[in-house]
Amino acid sequence: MSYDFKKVEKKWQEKWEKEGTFNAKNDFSMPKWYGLIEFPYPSGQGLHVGHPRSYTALDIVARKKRLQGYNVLYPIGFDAFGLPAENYAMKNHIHPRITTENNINHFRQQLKSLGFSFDWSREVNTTDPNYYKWTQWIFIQLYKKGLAYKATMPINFCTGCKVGLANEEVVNGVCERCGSPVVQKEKSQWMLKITEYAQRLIDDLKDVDFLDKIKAQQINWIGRSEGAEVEFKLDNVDESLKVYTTRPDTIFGVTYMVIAPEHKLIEKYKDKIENLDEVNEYKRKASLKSDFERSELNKEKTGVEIKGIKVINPLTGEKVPLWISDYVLSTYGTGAIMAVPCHDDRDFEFAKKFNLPIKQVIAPKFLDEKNPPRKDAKDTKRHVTTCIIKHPKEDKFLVLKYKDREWQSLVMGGIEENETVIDAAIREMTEETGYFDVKNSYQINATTCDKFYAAHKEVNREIVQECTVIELNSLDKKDVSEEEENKYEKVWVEKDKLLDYINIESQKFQIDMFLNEKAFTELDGAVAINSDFLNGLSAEEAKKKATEYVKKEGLGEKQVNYKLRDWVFSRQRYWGEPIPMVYCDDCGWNPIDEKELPLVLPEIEDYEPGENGESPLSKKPEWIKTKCPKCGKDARRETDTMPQWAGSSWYFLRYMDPHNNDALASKEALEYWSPIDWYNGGMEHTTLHLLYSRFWHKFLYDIGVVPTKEPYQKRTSHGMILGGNGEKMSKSKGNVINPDDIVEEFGADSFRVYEMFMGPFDQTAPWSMESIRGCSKFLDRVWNLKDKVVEKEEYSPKFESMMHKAIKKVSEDIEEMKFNTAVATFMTMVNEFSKEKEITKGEYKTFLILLNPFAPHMTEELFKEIGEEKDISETSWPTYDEAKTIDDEIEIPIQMNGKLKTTVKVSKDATEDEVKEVVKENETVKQLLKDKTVVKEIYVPGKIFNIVVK
RNA sequence: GCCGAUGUGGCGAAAUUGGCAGACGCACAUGACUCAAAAUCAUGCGGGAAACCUUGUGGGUUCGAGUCCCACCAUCGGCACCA
Repeated sequence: MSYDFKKVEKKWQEKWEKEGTFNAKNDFSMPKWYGLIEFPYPSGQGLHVGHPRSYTALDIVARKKRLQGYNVLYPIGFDAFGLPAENYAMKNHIHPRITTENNINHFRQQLKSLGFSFDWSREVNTTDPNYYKWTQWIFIQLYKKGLAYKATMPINFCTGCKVGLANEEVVNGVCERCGSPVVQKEKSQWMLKITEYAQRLIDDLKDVDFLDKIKAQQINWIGRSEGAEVEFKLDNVDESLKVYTTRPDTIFGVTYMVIAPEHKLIEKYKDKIENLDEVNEYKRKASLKSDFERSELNKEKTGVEIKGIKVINPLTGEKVPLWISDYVLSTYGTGAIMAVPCHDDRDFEFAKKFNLPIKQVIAPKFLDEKNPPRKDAKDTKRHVTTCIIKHPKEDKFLVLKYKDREWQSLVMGGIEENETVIDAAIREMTEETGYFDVKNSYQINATTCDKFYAAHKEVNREIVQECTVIELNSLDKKDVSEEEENKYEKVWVEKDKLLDYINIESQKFQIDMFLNEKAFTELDGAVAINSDFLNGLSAEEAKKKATEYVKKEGLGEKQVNYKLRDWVFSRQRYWGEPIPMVYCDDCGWNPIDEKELPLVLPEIEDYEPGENGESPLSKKPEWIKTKCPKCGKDARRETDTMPQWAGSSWYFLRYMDPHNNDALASKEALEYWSPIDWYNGGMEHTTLHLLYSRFWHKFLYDIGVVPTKEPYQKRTSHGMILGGNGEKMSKSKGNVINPDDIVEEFGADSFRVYEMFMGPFDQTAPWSMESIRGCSKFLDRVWNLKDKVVEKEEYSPKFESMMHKAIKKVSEDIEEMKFNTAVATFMTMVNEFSKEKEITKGEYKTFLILLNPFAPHMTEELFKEIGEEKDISETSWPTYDEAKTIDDEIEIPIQMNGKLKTTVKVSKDATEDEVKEVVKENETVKQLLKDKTVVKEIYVPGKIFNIVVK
């Protein structure tokens, strides 16, 4: 009889549901395993094929762990607050609660049809007051510890919908829904101080097992940088400007200062500013720009000099101009910077545009690898200049090709005392080449530092090499000494060949700087120059020394900064958890009494936001009106709600004890189930959800609620499933695959096996209808094997090692997320079984148990077909004997000079001499060795035999 | 620009971590069954007539490199004026 997946899958799903087969046990003495997948947002579109990829993977692990004797918690729930339901309500006047409930029912049915072994008795729903009671409770604890505060922050405001938008809803500066421009609007918002945990969020990553790319992205997002805060005194005013810099080693190179348009200095010293109107106009324009315009549309730098205020460089005493520009962000550091155009790309661009001076204070250091400085030799210094000499008519430059050595070099020579660099350059040029008729000459910021051992003088040389550009007026010449004339050939090289022609590293650098004007930002192997007491120090040492100096002088100190900002926690929306805060004119903000939780979201008729983007709840005066929890006078409730990230920041704790009315979960449950052993989810949640939930967890740890510092011991990410055309699935592209259709056509087992087989779990993979058919065919062959089963519990000699190998391979693959190769192992086994007339019941049973986590319905049914009384879910995971995974006879490849020639068969415990004997007797080897001499023989036991011949 | 990943047959991909490149599947081809097709089963399937050549390109280390090192190219993902 052929396999009727519809009937069988339904049968087992009903049995599992009725019996609660997969519910976690409240037996805290058992070893536990807690697997978690990201609970879905129940959207109107239903389940996406991406969901089952993650759910199947951990379902496989969960099912295996249960068979291995663990008490497994594999829960599911719904993250049901959020925008789509609210938008739908605005349009169709259906309460979000109703749409949400319908969607959840649809999701639940879809998930059950795939046979996941979720513990449905622990299902949570973030919109359930019994759930969000605890979300609100956590918020109040945060408030009590000073981690929740109100601040005025700019939000994205859609001018069309009159509503605050999340960043994700702003696309190219306009509203995702209506296309109206989005502006920044100042709004008083609840904020959470995640920045207080920034360092711990980085440090504690070392204790958890997250994929490296996940750790890297988190660290990146937090964006720690080390530097110094330095005060620059203003000229003629008793005030200083504080800046943050990561390059205190470059303070000598500061040529101007910049403050952000929002910087308060302007308001404070407006009397001093000579061009106040101009400055205010710039400020006004900047404030009109959205963040998007500031960064994307406006790559070209803008700014205005603040005339009348000069800033004093604390290290040089030099007075430098102060500018206002929006390339400096008010929200990072101190909102002001010291500009070092020579060593910062942005400052360089700005200086070029406004013609501000550029001063080099860091130089690259070049070590001659063939002649490294010697410890026993004396250090000497030289000061030289190189000359980039331009042809009067053509776009060519002069290079000296030395006759006595391999140098192809610019004209160069020492700078004498009392001589300027340019004078020295022209003198050297004339001495070496005779040219003297100069049209133009100038020095460029391309000084280098060369260090090497000069053998002819037996000293170490340190050469500071400046770079001068000389444009010739004519090729008129003076006489050159014969010695100079014979030393080298003079070659005019075209501009674009110059870099390749020169063969001295430091000069290559100089030419690169000359041809492509840019900032020199390298730190590695760079040294300070033109920097007084820092001269000669490596950039790293200079950083340290400059910071020490500044600190000693009381001008600043070491400082760590983070890119991470505090979390804007309010939404001017209806469909979210009400923020449980009350404002009283006398007592200010206070949380409601915890006994009053949950603060239930009231019913409303009108979901539209107010004219100025107020929350829809602000139109419900009878709800707003309340008593001050502190003094009892009339007071009003907060009308903003929490963001969707709130409910998902702790849901995994509720699963541990979902029906508890006295705490978010009992101490015992938290102690037993924490931490989550394995959490899998999308890469898109790496920076927000993962960071937010880790932050809340750390806070809960600090106040003694949870027992672990980190919520998730292990975090992995699955790759996205693309449409058949290799593009992201989307309605508009018409490449969306509906899981229901797949289950209908092929059944849940085929669907599950295919999603695991399609490719490496953590990489994106395109959907293929042909391949799923292949998986379906594979399961049919598994089904048909039952007719070959003979009553015998042992493995037959033919299959013994294959069985042990397979148990090992599949067990390991599941732990390492290599589900695709586990499926390949099953397929290979079926191929082998199919070749035989009969297979033993023992072999088939082991095979079915191994396959069960992947294809749970069919394997359970087959277990019954072959007459087993127990369900697979009541049996245990097979074990293997390492010794039996090795074949008695092994094939050894024979290589000659590393190239495969033939193979020989030897016993698994053959000695090296025995193997050698077999190899020597091999006909192919004899033939090949005929006219060759054996130089060497390499035998890697059990692996390979390589003969090196001449 | 910065961070990360990936590059292997016509396609999705394997490769015990330095040891027989292409397991397994798809597609394709041939054969069996069939009046025929589908399904199923069997066989073949990187290139080349061969010696040999083949893991994005070019170097290197090694008896031996898809795997390690250096330089580059391409594609994808994330961040992006963060001083």
